[in-house]
Amino acid sequence: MMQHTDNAADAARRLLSWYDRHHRDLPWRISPPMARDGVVADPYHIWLSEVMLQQTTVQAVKPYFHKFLTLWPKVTDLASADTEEVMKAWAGLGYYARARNLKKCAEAVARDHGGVFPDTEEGLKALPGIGDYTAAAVSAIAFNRQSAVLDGNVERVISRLYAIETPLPSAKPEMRALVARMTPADRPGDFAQGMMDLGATICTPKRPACALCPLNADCLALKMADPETFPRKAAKKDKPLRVGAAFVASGPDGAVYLRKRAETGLLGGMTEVPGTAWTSRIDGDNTIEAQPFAAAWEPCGTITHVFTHFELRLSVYRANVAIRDKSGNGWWEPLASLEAQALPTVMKKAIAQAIPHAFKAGTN
DNA sequence: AACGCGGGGAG
DNA sequence: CTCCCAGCGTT
Repeated sequence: MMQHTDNAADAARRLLSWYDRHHRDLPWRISPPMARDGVVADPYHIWLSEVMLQQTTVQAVKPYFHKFLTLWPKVTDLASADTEEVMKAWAGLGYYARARNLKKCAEAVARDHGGVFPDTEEGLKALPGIGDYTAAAVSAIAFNRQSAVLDGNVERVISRLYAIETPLPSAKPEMRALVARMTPADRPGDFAQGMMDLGATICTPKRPACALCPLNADCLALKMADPETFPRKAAKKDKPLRVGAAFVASGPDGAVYLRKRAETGLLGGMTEVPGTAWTSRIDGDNTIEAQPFAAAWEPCGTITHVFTHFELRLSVYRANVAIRDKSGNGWWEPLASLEAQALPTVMKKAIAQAIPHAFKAGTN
């Protein structure tokens, strides 16, 4: 008589075997041979990488990961760092609330946990910036706990493996349960990383390489339909256009007038050049009012930038002033140190439009 | 449950 | 162009 085999457990074994042979080599990762010898990654490294990787590609994260570890080798170093320095180091990576929460989380770990990360999902999830995914990922990867890790990659793999018709995000609880059933007690961290590597390299959004997939024998989407049509997703809304004006002032020595944005909301806590509010239509009065001080402002073209939920078109104005105005809340930043400021990409674009030589190519 | 929140690479 | 990326916090 045929021995009954658990499909999920068998699939997990094949996934781990594939991971042993085809895993990616990443800066924060312990290689499978070492992991099997019981070597575990530094929770600080795993946490830092996971926060940076939220909605962000591996390639974009790598240089920032190295920069942060150089500046702040231990979580206690990050906890005692100046928040403004953290924002400067994060500039360009996006989703800046992550940087604010990163700092708060480091402070909480240092203050409330003696500088040691909690080793359970519940303990981790109580910290700022750590949600379902990151808590499970750190728990599994850094503490070898049997946590169900569900990110965008795993959602795609699971949705195809089980041909889940429920659209995202409604399908997440169902998917999480299936991942939990599949996650092995042995090497749960490598299993989680293997599922994510599979989603990133084989079970891709477009043209998945099903012939190379270790799970192709189990995949219902491959068997019944077109894997590429999974996961099902709710229709997304279109992006409105917003417009505004930005003012780039150069002092007699080339210094640029900057100011700080509000702590919360869009680009919260980051640095900017003065400008109008960003609205659905141009308001001439606003364009006058938003000037930080009286000067011979001259138009120098427009720049476009796409945010998550709207597209922005900024009219850029520049002025060369003989005397530094000191009446406002801003400051005059020397051209040489402009690159090191907490300037989001849209602001760098605006400054570069007014002062083409402001940023050297290849830096940062 | 829906929305706000960056930036960049792949196809 | 469109899609989507090791999602989280707020409402």
